[in-house]
Amino acid sequence: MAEVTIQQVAKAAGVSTSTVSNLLNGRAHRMLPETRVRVENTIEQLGYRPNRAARQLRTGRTQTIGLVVPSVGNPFWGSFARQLESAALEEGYHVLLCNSERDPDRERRYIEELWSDGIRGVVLCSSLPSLEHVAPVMQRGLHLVAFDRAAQADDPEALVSISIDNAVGSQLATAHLADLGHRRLAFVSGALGSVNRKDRYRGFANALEQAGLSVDKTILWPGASDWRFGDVESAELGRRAAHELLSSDTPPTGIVAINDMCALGICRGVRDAGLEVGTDVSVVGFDDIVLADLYDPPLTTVRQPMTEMAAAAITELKTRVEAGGPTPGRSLLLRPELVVRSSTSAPRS
Amino acid sequence: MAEVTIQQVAKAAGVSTSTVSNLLNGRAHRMLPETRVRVENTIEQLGYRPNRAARQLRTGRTQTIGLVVPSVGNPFWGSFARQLESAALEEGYHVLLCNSERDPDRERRYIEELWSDGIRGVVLCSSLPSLEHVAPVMQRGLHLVAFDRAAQADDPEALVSISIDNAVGSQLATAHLADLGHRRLAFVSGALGSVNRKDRYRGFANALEQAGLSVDKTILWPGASDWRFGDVESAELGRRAAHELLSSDTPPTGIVAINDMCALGICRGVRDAGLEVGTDVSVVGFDDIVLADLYDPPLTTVRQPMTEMAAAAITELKTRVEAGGPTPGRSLLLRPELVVRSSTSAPRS
DNA sequence: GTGGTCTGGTGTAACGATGTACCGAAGATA
DNA sequence: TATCTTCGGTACATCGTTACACCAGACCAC
Repeated sequence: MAEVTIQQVAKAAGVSTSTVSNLLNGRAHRMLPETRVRVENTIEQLGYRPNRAARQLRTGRTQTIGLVVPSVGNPFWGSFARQLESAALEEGYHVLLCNSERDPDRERRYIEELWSDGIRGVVLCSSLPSLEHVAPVMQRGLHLVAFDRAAQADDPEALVSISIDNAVGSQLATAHLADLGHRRLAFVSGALGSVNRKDRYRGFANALEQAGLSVDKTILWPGASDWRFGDVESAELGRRAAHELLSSDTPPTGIVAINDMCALGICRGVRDAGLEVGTDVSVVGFDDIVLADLYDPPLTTVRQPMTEMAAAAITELKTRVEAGGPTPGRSLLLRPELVVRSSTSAPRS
Repeated sequence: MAEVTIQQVAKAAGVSTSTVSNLLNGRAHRMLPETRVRVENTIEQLGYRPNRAARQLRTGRTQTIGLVVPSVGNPFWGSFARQLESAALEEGYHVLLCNSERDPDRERRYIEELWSDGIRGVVLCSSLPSLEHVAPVMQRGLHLVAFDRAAQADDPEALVSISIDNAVGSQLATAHLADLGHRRLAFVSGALGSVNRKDRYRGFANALEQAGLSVDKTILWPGASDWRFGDVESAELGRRAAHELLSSDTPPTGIVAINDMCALGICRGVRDAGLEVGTDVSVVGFDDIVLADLYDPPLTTVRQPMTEMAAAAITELKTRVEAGGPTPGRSLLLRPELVVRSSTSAPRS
């Protein structure tokens, strides 16, 4: 039951704790090769593993980072969480999981709790437009990477943003529909609360303009203040939007969704209306979740380079946390990629 | 940058650290009400938060539990992770996330690492038939809850199992098809490596027997040794299985899938063959992931009472960890529920 | 022989919280 | 008056690790 301590190792190897500690902390050159081997063997034999709490107490450093997502139940975040944890493990870090449920207050409480747990690096996937609620903790020294949210002018200085260029993404999606010959396009989203959503809408509008089209068919869900975007709600929203759109006099032939879950809901709504996705109505999603390719028809969507982004998040966090002091923030804006599958095609003439 | 310590609080409040500690640890009755208020105010004003590492070092207890899942990228596990984290938070626990990627060795390494992190409670979602690889750590005092895997005779004594009755679940699914009039049924799975899968197959076979049918149409993927079950692979397997099944002389009219991802793949395969799901071929899944209801057609599937199971996992872990000593294991076998949607109907006559 | 540098170590004071053992004063008991 | 309790509170050793400060001996140069 009692764990092996560094003292026991030291005694068994006939050296001081300092020597064991030195070996453990990359100062092996300070001892004779034979001493080193002896200590290494002892560690192995006794099955010694350093106590993290003691180490953390002493050094003030943890090998744990925090991850705050709206909900890992959402396939997009689940997938990201997996990639991030993988990348973290490569660097010897563990990941503490927090689901904010899109509750700003809960988000803030999580961050503060993580801080008082001694965690100095957090990946925050916030849906809030402003990040000022975390500024105080950042000033105290918390290193924060905002994921899936482009940098904003009023962001805290030290903030690192990692995101795709959302405007470019939806511009790609929209242009794809326009190129196929669609002239009546709609954009389905909830309220444009997050930076992310605003950017995607902007891309949509830009593409329309470039194609010489008007924006009048845009559907933005009114977004009642008590409307919670859960995993399912987002799809339900898409479904309802589809119903509404398709019952108009001049229904759109192409629909750009704020994300894949929403797109899936739209597809369902299209079928409800007795129409076929990919032929009668083209739908394009965003995120390329696992199920986009699995769906029927396979969904045309905008892919985020997740693996790369997860790795970047860890790298940024690691270097900053290990440097210790305040480091100026910066932002990484990656290029999304349009994945054309079968949910889009030229409109019926 | 420097955090407020208990000493600073004590000094500012004009008491000893013991008094502050007493207040913090439920021994408030040992002081005058006015002292108590004074200390409470000081804590508030200084924004004091106890250092977890120090506390853990001293007491040997953590407020963190470990969660080991095959991959949170899989919607089923993502959803479970979310529920578990929620339940944990209610009880004041944090969750450390680990993706085993179905690698036994990785699974073992995670468990050991969690142990040496001072974590004494872990929820393990293992796909391995035997859990003997974790027995040594359990003997050292790790409390383990095995999720989604019924108890086995040779399990470590202290193990707690929380699972639905998988045999009953697939029996429900299979009987549903039989009741609808299907006579040629198939069961699609990868290799029956896990307890879980074996149980589900058993339920399928039982139901067939009860309905007076034979099992000859069972498809069990050969399961090459290097076949990795990832999030997507499982669907791909379903698709291939559907191709194979439907190209036979006497194709099945009803298919029971090992899980929803697999079922989705099967649906895709059915369509590849020019048939329609729900009319030509009935498909029933397992797990009721978010997308089952969203799919087209909405998938008939077997639901696991996740929220309840997550809460039970936390409760078990909490009581055991806080009791400290070894506690005899036990197992919880919940009843699954068949959710009938549109992917199943009577066979074409 | 004196001073300087290098090598291969060791001694020990922290890090911040906990909780047992103790303590003085006031009140109760006898 | 002497003894026992209770109350309100404090002193301090301890958890396991780290890393700064130090040290003895070998070697070298002048």
